[in-house]
Amino acid sequence: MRDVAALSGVSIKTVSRVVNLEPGVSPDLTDRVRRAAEQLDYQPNLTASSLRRRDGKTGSIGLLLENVATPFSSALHRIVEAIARGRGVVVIAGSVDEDPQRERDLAMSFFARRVDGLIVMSAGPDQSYLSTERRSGTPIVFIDRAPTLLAADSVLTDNSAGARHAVEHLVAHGHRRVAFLGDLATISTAAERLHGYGQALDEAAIARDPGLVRQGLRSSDEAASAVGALLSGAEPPTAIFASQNLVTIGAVRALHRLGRQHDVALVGFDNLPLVDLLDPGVTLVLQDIAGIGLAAAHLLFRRIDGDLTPAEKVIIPTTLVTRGSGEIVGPGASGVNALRRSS
Amino acid sequence: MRDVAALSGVSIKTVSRVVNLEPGVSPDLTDRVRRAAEQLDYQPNLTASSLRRRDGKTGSIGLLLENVATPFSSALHRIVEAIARGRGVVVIAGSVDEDPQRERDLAMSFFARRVDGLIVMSAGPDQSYLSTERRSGTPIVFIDRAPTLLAADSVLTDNSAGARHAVEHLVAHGHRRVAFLGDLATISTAAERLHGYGQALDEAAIARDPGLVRQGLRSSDEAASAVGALLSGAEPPTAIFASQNLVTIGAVRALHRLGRQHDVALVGFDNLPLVDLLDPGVTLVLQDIAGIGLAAAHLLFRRIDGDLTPAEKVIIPTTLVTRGSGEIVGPGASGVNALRRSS
DNA sequence: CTGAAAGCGCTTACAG
DNA sequence: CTGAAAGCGCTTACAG
Repeated sequence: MRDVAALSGVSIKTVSRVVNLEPGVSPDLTDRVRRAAEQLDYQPNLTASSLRRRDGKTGSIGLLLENVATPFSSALHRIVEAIARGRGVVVIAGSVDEDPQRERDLAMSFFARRVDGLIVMSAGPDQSYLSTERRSGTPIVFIDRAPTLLAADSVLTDNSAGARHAVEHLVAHGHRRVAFLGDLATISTAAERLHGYGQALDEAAIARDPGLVRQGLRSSDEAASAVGALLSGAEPPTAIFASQNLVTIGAVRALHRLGRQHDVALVGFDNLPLVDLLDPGVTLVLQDIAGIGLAAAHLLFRRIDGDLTPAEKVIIPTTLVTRGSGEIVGPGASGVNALRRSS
Repeated sequence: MRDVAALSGVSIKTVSRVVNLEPGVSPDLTDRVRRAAEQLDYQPNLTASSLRRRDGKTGSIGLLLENVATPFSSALHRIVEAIARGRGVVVIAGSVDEDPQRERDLAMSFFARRVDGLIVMSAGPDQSYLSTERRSGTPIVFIDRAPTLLAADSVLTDNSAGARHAVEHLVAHGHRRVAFLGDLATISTAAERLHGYGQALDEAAIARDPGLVRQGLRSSDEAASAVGALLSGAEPPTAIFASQNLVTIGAVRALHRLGRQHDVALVGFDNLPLVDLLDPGVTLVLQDIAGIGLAAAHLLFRRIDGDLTPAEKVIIPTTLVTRGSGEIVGPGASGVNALRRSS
């Protein structure tokens, strides 16, 4: 900028005016500055400008995801990016990998770069490490997982209702022995889904059987093993609720491998490509990823724009998509369900 | 930092020394500064530090992807992030969406934030807009798609060899009418795959039939329609090479819908989850995404560290994974292949 | 309409 | 071992 000012024979302030399209510069000078800038390949430096500017905005936001490469995280990333781009804001994303330390390190690294706001899919049981930054004015929106300590904005899927509907669906098809497959019990969404599973059993007056609940499944292979163990047990389930993406993949794979896919009912959670082509198609509880991402991004930018109203908690509903695997009838089927069985 | 200096009764420079772990500060002062920093919730400002620092590094790199939400792009993102994290560097990613203007805008937006380097999966036919920035010293590595004008570092899949192997595989199974389904002809990878397809036909002395080539397919639905049209034509193909991810999904879906999945051979490109459970499993050409990402990230950081050796071009091979759909034999099968047919 | 001075939060290049 | 001065590239808050 100094060089441009020198070459065009004006002050640095006038160059700043031209670059920032501020009004009130004579056409003559504007032109001279423009030409000098082009000749010198002048590139504005946003980090310097944000350092001095009154609002201190860097035009960047942070996005902490479970893992940028998973379908759920990357779809959220896409939505947030689209909203941010509309405002000329750039997204710095990071993978937390269910590691609270990494979450903290990434957040600090983003704050050191002065992001204007942060969207967090938290791994940790405790988000209090964010409170200092929040107090100093950086807006933070929690996504997918509720913060345990901080009273803050959050956008969450209605996990317990989604899980409850899935299990109600299985019960309505005559199942009384429904297994639950879940991710780490420490992840709030996993806990909520287990809660919904329990609610559905209670409603149907089905006694809970701890032997049918498998948690802590961290990969599709672990989920597949769990299915194998459950089905070869003394009192096997007749239906399975796989409460997460990778877990569903493992369950599908195990059922196919054992040749039980037409025999054991299955409802999964989260979308999977191509499952409509499997035999049977896989019935899934779908999250509204676009809805979550849009709500979170809009909320964050409202806060960045200065909205100081009390923290909001947005709950996004799920949808059950029936494709066959969840409609396999169980031993308790009767009435309408028995009819379906013969169709 | 000024406040910390005031509170601890030392100069700003001494605070800087403590914060940056520079040696040569007395334990007494170190301690006083530490306590003052904690009391004031001091957060270092990396953007200010990089503005003044001699090397000017911001500890951030840019990553231009086709679309952060696609499996290919997001897997690359993950690898690049992992390498960057090891150096305390943050990744700013953006989706180009096959739009050259958007690519340019994103790149400029990253440069304005003074990224230390850039990895680009380019959409445009012309990357000359990057030459100014390159000349001014910002390392740029092209990934997945070769730059047309700029002589620069690049890490690419061996697309034509991958496609050639796929088609050779189909020809070896007795097919002489092999259809090619491809993305936009303007995308270099799509063009290279078409080239490999042509090479394989030439090798086998099979005349090319333009009626078997469908390009510009931008979605799985478009690919599915193309398959429908091809199969209902006068001289339908007996095998299909689907040269891209979404295109493969569309082809699989169309074959299943038409009940032709056991009849028409198919080899796809790029990985798809769960395809091993389909009947038949889908034979795929796999790219080594981790290999591409690692090579690109390492190359970029070498350049950032000052390596000025001539530009490198890294070619990463593909792997053909046979799962059934590509081994359906065609009318020209004989010998070993005929045996396979009856097995 | 234009510009000189001060300063954002930090590091450099010194001097002591 | 410690600090005062200058300056990174820019914007603010003025004065003319």
